[in-house]
Amino acid sequence: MYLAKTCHLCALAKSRTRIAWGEGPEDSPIMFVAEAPGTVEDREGTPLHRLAKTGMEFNMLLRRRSISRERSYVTNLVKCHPPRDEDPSPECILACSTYLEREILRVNPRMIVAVGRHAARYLLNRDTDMEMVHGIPFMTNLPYLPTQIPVLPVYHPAAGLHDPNRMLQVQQDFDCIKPVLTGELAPRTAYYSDPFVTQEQYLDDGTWEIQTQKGESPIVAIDTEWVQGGPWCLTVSSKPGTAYLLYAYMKSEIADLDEVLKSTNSLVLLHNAPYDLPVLHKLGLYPARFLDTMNMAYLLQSEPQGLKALAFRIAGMRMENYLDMVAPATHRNAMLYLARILHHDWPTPPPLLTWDHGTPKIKQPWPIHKKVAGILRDQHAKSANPWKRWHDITLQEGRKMVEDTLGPMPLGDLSQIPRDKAVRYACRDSDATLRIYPYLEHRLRTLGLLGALDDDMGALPMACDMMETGITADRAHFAVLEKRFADKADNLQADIQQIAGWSMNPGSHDDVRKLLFTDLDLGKGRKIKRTKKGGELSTTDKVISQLLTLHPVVRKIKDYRGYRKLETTYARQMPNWIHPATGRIHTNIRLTRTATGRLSTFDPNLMAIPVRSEESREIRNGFVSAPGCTFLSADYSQIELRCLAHESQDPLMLEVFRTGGDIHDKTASEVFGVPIPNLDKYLHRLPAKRVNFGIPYGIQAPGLQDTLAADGVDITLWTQDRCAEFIEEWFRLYSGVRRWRNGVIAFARRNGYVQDMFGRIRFLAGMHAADKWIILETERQAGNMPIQAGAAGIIKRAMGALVPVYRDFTREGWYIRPLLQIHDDLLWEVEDGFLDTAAIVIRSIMENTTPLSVPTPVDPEIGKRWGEKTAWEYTQ
DNA sequence: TGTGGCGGCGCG
DNA sequence: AAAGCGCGCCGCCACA
Repeated sequence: MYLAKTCHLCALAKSRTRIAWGEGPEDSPIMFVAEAPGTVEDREGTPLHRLAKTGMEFNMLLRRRSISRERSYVTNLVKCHPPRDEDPSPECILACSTYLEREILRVNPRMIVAVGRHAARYLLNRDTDMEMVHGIPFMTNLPYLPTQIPVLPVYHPAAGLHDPNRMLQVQQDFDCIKPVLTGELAPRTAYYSDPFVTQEQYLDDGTWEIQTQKGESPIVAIDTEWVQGGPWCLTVSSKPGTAYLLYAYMKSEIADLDEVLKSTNSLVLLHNAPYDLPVLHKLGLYPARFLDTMNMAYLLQSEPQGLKALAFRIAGMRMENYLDMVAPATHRNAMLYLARILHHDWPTPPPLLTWDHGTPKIKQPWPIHKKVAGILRDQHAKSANPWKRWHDITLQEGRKMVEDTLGPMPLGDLSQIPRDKAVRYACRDSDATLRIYPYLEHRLRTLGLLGALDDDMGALPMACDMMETGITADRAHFAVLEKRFADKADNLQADIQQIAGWSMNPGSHDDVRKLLFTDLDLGKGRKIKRTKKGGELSTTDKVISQLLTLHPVVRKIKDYRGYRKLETTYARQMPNWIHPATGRIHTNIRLTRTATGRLSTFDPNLMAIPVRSEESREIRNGFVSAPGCTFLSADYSQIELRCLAHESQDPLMLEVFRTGGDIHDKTASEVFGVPIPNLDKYLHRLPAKRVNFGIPYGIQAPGLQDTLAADGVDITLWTQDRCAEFIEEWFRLYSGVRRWRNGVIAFARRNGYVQDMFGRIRFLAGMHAADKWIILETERQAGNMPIQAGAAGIIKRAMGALVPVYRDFTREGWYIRPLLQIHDDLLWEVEDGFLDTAAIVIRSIMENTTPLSVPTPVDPEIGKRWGEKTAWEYTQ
């Protein structure tokens, strides 16, 4: 075939690029269509070249699946290298597609693999969302093909290179190639196909029915819908294609349902239970047995967690988007809201100071009614979106002024759209939940993950209670702290500017870099760490700590950062999170986020409230126990190291924990050959402690040296060589740990995943990466996961065991509430007279729910404010 | 003017 | 070149 050296079909022709034509035999069974050449491909003139990282990864992906690249045809959607590796423009794709068309006709492959979003979009001939379609084969819909062939959209390996989770999906996608080729995995013939149901029956007349199978308890999916002001309905589905909607006001029907769910011992399926469970309680439904399908997807890791994507991938359902659904109502609400605005008089918004290329400008915003009139004038235009137009007005331009008076412009909701549409939308959610469940269950069962699912479901009610209870915050306390920290930071900023001699911003990395490394040249003669992406000199705390003695400004910058952080992230923000009705801060807890099974909190992230220094601990004192109550915090002691001892069965480590010795002292004494009473803090104990903490994370010599330096240990004594030697000595001492770690890594290399003691799995994409650095990084993750996940599992099981206990106490009339879980710590709020009982019971359950080879002691502490914890002693 | 990436840093 | 795992959130900066 003649391959032209030049092409003038699109704008890329003007750039001086080489054309990277496809390559491979003309009778290839598989055709790979990637996106566009990169720099290396441009130089070499072939797609996905082995000298480029992506090409190397691509070759590896094929090789590990015994797919021959030489016998495959590999090409790009766009043959020329777009400048700066930008996405190819639609014009270029369209122009260049004539070449691809000819390639497909000529090679006539048995299947096409669409590598990446652009190729998928072109080959599926529709706008695609990769999250939904990746790894699913479809029949092509290309008019010029005499017979349509399967096309498998896969994530681009390049996307996997800088996102390990994405690489997992890339690998899973490539696993599908052979099954598609052999016919084992049949392509979907239509984009929408609903394999289970031909007819949908969605009813909202107050009737409902639960399908029972003989001898088995029913499986019932339930979903709820919320409208402004409260829960609107719930929907129930126990048979694919059939769902019943009960409005919130149908109290007796809901009570009947609750009764039947209980008496039949039904398994209730919820998608995102932390959201739905409290709503169900509000509606009078208290599921005794439930599973969260979102949590199931989370445990699989390579599935999306959203119901709509899952329903499409697993059940072929095309779900409507909520915002599209309620769009007409949103439009109507917007018009009413705008009309209300016109009924008021509004002051003219004050002039705004804006910056234009460094020069200040005064901008006078339009009066608000003029803007509103403009939106109303355009309301009938095609694609008019008054809701968006309103929100395009900035807060300063007058939107804030209006919202302070009228409240925010309301979105539409299901109660405001035609009833049949709302019913269908609501019912399809529980229908979808029911339909994805068998697949998820099967996958979890195959992988042995049902136990981990039970652990998560056990802890979930406590997490819900924590979110609902919240924690009392002292507004005045935070106000005082904000002022204090802001003043300190402002003063330091002034000092720093004074020293620098220019109005630098110590919060700007660029400015700090310029001051320290250019103006003052403090970096000369020493190797300064570089930033990850930009390769700039780093100004991280570890780096500038080394420069402390060289110039007084360094200390000021360190302190400035500390105070500014306390001010902006904590003191200033916390009052904004206080719920007006409860006076408490209700954090959000996610159980479906982390790679290791830990929980996480956000908005606000109460797991990261400062504690490590005296000054920063003052933030914790802004959290106060309710009158007549005390905080009780129950901490596992060194839970991760104990997990390590249990996992590795290292004899010495087992012995230390069994005999109740101090692990840091013991380590120091053994490694240095110094009797415990003679140990020196800086010479012995601190290094031993740092290694003990670092080992579970896979620490290496440079990292150890950094942490020791931060501790103020003498660096001339602790050279990198000495650190490496010390780590080696540690591993000789605890040789069982080394053996165990090597075993875990070998397992990960063989199987592509690691497992903790509860069967929880973490898939690791990087064990066979082309890049050595990625392999090492993955090995650290592999070695760490069983420990971190094990610790998370222990506390989750304790939480599950505690749920009936504190609920019983509550029923008996005691005030006892769980407030937070912080990885190895459970924080409670308990009425004063019940403190001892609570501490005894909580400690006992936490220590004994999961017996390990070593004890897992818990140290309760108490305090009226969170920062004032003192050890709890049982006094009878 | 809002958004996303990044560096940096709070916690376990 | 990188050298400690897991999170969420801040300000800065570049971008459209």
